[in-house]
Amino acid sequence: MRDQADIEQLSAGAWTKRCYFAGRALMDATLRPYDLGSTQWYVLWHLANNGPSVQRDLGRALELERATLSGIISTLVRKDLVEQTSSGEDQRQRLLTLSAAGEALWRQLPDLSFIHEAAFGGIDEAELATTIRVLQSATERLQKLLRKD
Amino acid sequence: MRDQADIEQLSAGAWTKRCYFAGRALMDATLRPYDLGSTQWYVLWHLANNGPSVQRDLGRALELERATLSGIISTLVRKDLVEQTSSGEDQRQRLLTLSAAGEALWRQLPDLSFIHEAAFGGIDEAELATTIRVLQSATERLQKLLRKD
DNA sequence: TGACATTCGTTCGCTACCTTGCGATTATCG
DNA sequence: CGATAATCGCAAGGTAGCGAACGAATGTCA
Repeated sequence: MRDQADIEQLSAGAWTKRCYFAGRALMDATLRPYDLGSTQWYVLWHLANNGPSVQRDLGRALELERATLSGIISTLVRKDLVEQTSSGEDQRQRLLTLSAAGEALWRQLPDLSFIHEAAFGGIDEAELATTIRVLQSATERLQKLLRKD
Repeated sequence: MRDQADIEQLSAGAWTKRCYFAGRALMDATLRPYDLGSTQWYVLWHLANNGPSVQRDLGRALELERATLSGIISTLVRKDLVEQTSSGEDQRQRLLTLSAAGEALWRQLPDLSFIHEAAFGGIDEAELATTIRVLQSATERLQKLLRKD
């Protein structure tokens, strides 16, 4: 969030933001032909790899608020990619399952790991480890401040 | 985007996302009492520090699409914080200026630099520099891929 | 058991990001 | 000069995030 002149002097926070958006944009662009958003992809990914899941657990795994996930799920249900049934035991919970169409779509989706490879492939292991450590520490410190309020 | 069990093994990309959202959440929480969103704050910040600006230039400085900025500005105009006039010269352009109310609000807003300080303060200079370099490189590589399409 | 608290999913209203497509204006070049 | 191209802002429609408030279901405890 600076003028382009001093692009070299951006802060760590600014680069974090730019990097996140660049990755997100590439993911969105890759998924657009399949009419899928990035978070919709994460839901399919989780269901495809972990099997049926209760909505609450999925929300925790993907770190999404209930309200956010509720909208995503209803979109996926409308597209017939996911089935949402009430899960016997606890009548408040909803069980999510990939539909046949959802499984079929999942099989034809491209592998997105090229994005992470493009971003961080070939970077020195130690530098990558440092980056992860710094970002993890920053995240934890910010979350601690958030909880204080 | 993993289960909580293996939170320690998140990738660099995942930590970038988490860190960005944590900072954004803290910013939003701090600005909420003033009924300002984070991007609205960036607009006020730019106008307060760089003086009146043409909408096109502001969009480039903040890296926002024209359509996105258009909505933000109309919100700020509705709140009487920003004035949008047609800038004599080029009749397509709009000149943005902080209103009196906007300047008054800006003066009473808290300093947000504590967020960056909380996240990255006290971290070893060399490690911070490495982090910035890795994120910058990843961003540029992703953007190059994006332009290819 | 019955009152109260908690959890789960939804809806509503908001911010903020995108693409597409439009009209108006301005720049360019044959 | 005039046709064409480029630029600027806006509107519409979609995705994705949030908080607040609500009903239904479930837990808890006096």
